Amino acid sequence: MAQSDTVDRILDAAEVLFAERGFSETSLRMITSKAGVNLAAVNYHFGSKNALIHAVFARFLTPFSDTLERAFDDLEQRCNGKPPTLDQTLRALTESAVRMPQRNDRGISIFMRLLGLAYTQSQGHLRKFLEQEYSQPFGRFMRLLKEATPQLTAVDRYWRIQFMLGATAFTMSSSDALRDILQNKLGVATTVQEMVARLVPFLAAGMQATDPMQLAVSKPSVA
Amino acid sequence: MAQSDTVDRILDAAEVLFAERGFSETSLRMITSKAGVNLAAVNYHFGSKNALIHAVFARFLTPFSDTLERAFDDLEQRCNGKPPTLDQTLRALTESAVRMPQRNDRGISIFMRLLGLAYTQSQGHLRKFLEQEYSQPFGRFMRLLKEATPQLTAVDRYWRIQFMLGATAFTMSSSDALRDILQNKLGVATTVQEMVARLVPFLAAGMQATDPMQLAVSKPSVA
DNA sequence: AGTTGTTTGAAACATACGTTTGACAGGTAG
DNA sequence: CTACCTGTCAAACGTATGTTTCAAACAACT
Repeated sequence: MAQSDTVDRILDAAEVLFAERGFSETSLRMITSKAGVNLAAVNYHFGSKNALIHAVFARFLTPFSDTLERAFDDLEQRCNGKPPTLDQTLRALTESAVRMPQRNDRGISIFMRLLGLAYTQSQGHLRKFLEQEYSQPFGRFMRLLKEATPQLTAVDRYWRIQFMLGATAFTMSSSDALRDILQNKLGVATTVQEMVARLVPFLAAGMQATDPMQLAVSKPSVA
Repeated sequence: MAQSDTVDRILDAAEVLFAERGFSETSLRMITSKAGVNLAAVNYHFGSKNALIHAVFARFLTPFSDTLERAFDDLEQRCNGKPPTLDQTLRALTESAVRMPQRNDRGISIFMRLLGLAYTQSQGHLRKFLEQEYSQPFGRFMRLLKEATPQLTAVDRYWRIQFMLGATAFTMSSSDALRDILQNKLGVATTVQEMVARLVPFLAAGMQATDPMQLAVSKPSVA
């Protein structure tokens, strides 16, 4: 075969190492030696380390983006006319993520962790790449959120969406470690699906909390 | 003065650059040139780059830790006997953070961003340092959380605390960027204090959401 | 002043990084 | 067979990093 599996070996190794150690802390030499390929292969097949990072994200984000669009289509059709509820919208998102075809058990964890890193590590090129590549499903999700929370002001909604993103990205990005700790501390084994099932009500409740400024204004710091 | 201000110049520069770019992405040469000191000064005064990172955290985390302990003391005394509520506990934390003596306007932002990075960037040495240095106030906070949410199972509480940490750390770690976006998009200027005031009700509501494992269709209620 | 211990300074060190090079193998087509 | 494209390989390149060195400057004290 002309296109050997070198490209996939590199992507597999890179995705695991990036998830474990972050982008700057993972060298091309680590990746290529884990993949069992020559160092020059990365620059030959991808052009640069940044392009490899983009390729790692594109490989799982593009199918996920398609799955998500279809989930939103289904959801809006089921609601015919009426805007979907917040809970429905969140579930469409999380179930799309959890149901993505996984290469193995750790697939979903790596997926999550990478998403967390993408938001967290201030890699300018990555953010730019993701924004202009996946702006459509992201924008659609935002629109659904807006329609599901008409009671919120734009500013309130903005901040609460950030809080949601944070809780999600952070939990995802350390989901493995958190599950391990839980196993050791309380002797409870947890699946990623259960974790997500716990996350959604938390987010929905936070998103729909009573007016935050009411509390803040009525109690202006007792300095 | 024997001990010149070299140490403080380095800490000032390092704290700003770390907050802006992360740890790995900030070189000692950037720090020393911003501080206007010789490159060797870092290794002379601190020993290593990692030790400098620890010193940056210790400089604001130690006073914060003390302030927090006193805030908890006050709180428990005011409640004499009864365990403080979740809202009271969270406010004791956030108000201690916001009221820390700041060197300048950006002080609180940098403080927040660094805390976010500490959780986010998987620097093993940093996590170890923070754990063994500030385990006491952290443990006390966890104990207060437990007493404030007796209705939760240990597992539920564990996950929800992670969600809270995530929303907080993430928002903190990009608080500057998020405030800028809000300014540009909606023309609204926000202080860090307002941001925190919005965060607390979100966290409290999520923390007290109805049982996550039962299927909620819509309508999550808040306490 | 002279001595001692501390702090700075310019330069070098060893190492690791991303990237490039050029030689070489394998298959395909003319 | 020759010519050619594609992919692999070992080696090197240039640069940036954290750290070390050692002499000079400084401060404090007798």
